[in-house]
Amino acid sequence: MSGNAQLAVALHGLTVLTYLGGRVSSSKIAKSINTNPVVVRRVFGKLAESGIVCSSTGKNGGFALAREAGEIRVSEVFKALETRTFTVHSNDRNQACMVSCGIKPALNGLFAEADQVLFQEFEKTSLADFATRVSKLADEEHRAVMTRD
Amino acid sequence: MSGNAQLAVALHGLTVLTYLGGRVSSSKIAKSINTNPVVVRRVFGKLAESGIVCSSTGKNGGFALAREAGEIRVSEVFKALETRTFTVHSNDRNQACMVSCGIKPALNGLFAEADQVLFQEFEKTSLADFATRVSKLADEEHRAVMTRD
DNA sequence: TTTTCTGTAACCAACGCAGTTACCGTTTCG
DNA sequence: CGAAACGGTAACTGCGTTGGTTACAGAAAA
Repeated sequence: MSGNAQLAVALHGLTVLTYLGGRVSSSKIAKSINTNPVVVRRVFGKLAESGIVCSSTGKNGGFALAREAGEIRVSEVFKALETRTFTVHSNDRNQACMVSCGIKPALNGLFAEADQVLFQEFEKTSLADFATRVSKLADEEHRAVMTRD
Repeated sequence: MSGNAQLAVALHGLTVLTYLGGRVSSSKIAKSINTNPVVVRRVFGKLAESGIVCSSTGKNGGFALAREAGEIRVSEVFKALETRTFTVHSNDRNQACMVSCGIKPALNGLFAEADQVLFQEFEKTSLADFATRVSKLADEEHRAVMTRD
């Protein structure tokens, strides 16, 4: 449990939605991830705010993809979670030092570009693409288990 | 103070080294960052292991760039710190669920590609480039302070 | 009206990280 | 030689983030 696993949880849950189709309850999603339903609801709450999924309360409620899986990009999910990838140290600046005065805007610029590049990378992959990869790798995983002595 | 600020601390300290030249003590670097010398030594210890800086103990000791600032890339610094950008959730898999079985290798692949892209982005900038940016931004910062009413 | 959902608050435990103190070994310099 | 000035490291603290959990209110379907 180091770092932020919310993107992993989100993609896991969304892949479940992609495969099952229609409404799926947080409890069902949680069983696949092996976690608590509230954890799923926390993450999927953000996804709902960003229009990636729809939620409905009440009996037979749950979450559903707001669009087709081919129309949802990993970059959207990434952005929805507002994962902080880099952090600028929050120490006060030493006014006697030139470096100390210019470092923060410089770091902010560098990190902003890096975030932009990450976003572009994630833009390449749709949820449908990712789900396909998951199933292929699940097959390989399964075969590996079968042939193990 | 959320996330990992070690990359920020490293780049800050390295920029100080670039400007001052020669050996600089952890105590002096720490004053620019406004932090404790041990924090600097922890980060610079990793940089020394990766051959980015040299350290020498004893009187008049300290840290110095191992190469010219133009020959050191931010990507090297990034790699030296082994900052974990993304995390795969560590929950056990639900063997009854196909998604649960294939998700981890799929996420590992996705995140590895993302890390690769980040590395390539950081490869574009040398320490000398970065230091130049810092000084320009320090000037602007200074001017902003001067004209403030 | 009962059941089954989400939404949310509240709390706990685990973890990572910055900060700090302290001490050892090493190197320079008087 | 001995004092002074370094880095390396261990140990401890405090704080913030996060995941897990329980509990409960409100909503919707049966």
